[in-house]
Amino acid sequence: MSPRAEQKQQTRRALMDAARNLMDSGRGFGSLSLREVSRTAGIVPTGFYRHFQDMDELGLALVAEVDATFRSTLREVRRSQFEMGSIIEASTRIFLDAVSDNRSQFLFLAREQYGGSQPVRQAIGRLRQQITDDLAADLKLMNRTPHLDDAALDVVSDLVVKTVFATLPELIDPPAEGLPAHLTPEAKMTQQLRFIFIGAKHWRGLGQGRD
Amino acid sequence: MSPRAEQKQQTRRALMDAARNLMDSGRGFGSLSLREVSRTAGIVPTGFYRHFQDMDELGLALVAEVDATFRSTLREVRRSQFEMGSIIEASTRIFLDAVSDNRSQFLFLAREQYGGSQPVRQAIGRLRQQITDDLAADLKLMNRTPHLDDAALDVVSDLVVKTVFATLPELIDPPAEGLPAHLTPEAKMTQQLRFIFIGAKHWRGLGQGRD
DNA sequence: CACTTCAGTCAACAAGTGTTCACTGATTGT
DNA sequence: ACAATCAGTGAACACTTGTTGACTGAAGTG
Repeated sequence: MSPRAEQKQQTRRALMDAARNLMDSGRGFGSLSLREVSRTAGIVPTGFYRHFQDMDELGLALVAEVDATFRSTLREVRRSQFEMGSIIEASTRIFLDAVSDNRSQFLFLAREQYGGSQPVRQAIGRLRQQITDDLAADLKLMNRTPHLDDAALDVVSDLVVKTVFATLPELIDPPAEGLPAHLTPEAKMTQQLRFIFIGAKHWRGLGQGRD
Repeated sequence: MSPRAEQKQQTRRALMDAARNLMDSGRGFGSLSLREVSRTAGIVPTGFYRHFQDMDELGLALVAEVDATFRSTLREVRRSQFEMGSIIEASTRIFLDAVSDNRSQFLFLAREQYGGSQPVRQAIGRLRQQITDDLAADLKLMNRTPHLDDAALDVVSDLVVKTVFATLPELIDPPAEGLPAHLTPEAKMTQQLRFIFIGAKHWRGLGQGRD
């Protein structure tokens, strides 16, 4: 790439970093101003417009960014399925590593999944739906729960993705140190996913007794 | 109560309503300004200070408000447990009714659970933790899953509450009309909770085979 | 080499922000 | 009846905001 365009993308990244970093102190993306993001990125407010038309467009770029890292992580998870041992545990570990390696990206995802402006929230909704669909397709392919029809698999996938997305804030907020072993994020999330999959395995239709 | 204090609480409620209603269009609480909340409530900006020291204090009042309705709903749910039929289904229906009866309160809860300012988020965290603890105590008392130790019950409760909180946005965003029967919010949430409890019932410790 | 492109700058604007202070006037307690 | 209280007003402040238009000067192109 030409040095010119390279410098431009560097500034663009500076803007995205600035926005993500400004959210570290608990702010929502919607409460960030164009000026303070530009200031933090080290450029003058008007320079912002060379990269994004408005803050919403920056938000969509941030969604696209975390989308890419998320999908790359899921590819790695999928690759690990053919190895030995507990699939859930291995997948969880890979995922948690990805989260801590890209903390601010997942912080943005966690914070804005239900709090952001309409276009941002819709984009995150699509991202999440695609992940859910991919998971459902995978589960169908693995055929570990043949007694579940496609509709049930959709519901299970939705629950799994919901659990992962809803766990994100715990994984990010504190570095988490010195708490009981069964409450370490990895252990807790692993066990919760296990509950879900055990439930799926033993599901026998609607008439299987009192709940 | 004296007419004076009554009028004051009416204005206070107007401020809280204004804040909640302003969030209807997708805004986060953190992006609301003191002036526009006051304006919407029909008072002058300086009048705001007669009720709250700043926007954060308003936010905490909104948390307390939804806390009260949430707990009252859970009391009703607990009462219904002694009747016949599926506990999960009955509980879900009661909860969903409460959500649609107090839409804007739960909208605030859903939006700000991970997006709000630090004091608001912490208050919501405490609210959620108390609900989780109550549920764990209930499950222990019901003794339907005697093979689960206290730690496991904590993890199950956390998962259930996590699921309910993470489902809130779907329950609020659209009125939801004319979609497949197995995807109606009530049906989906019921089945997902069922998966979890079936998983808890069939949990046999860590060595129960591949996942 | 001239000449175009364009990332980032600078100055200026109308508008909105949080907070202050002194005020008004109906509701209070005495 | 009188004085005190206090919910809500109004004007003013110093500041930040988004967006405009004309600019500079280094990198790209012929």
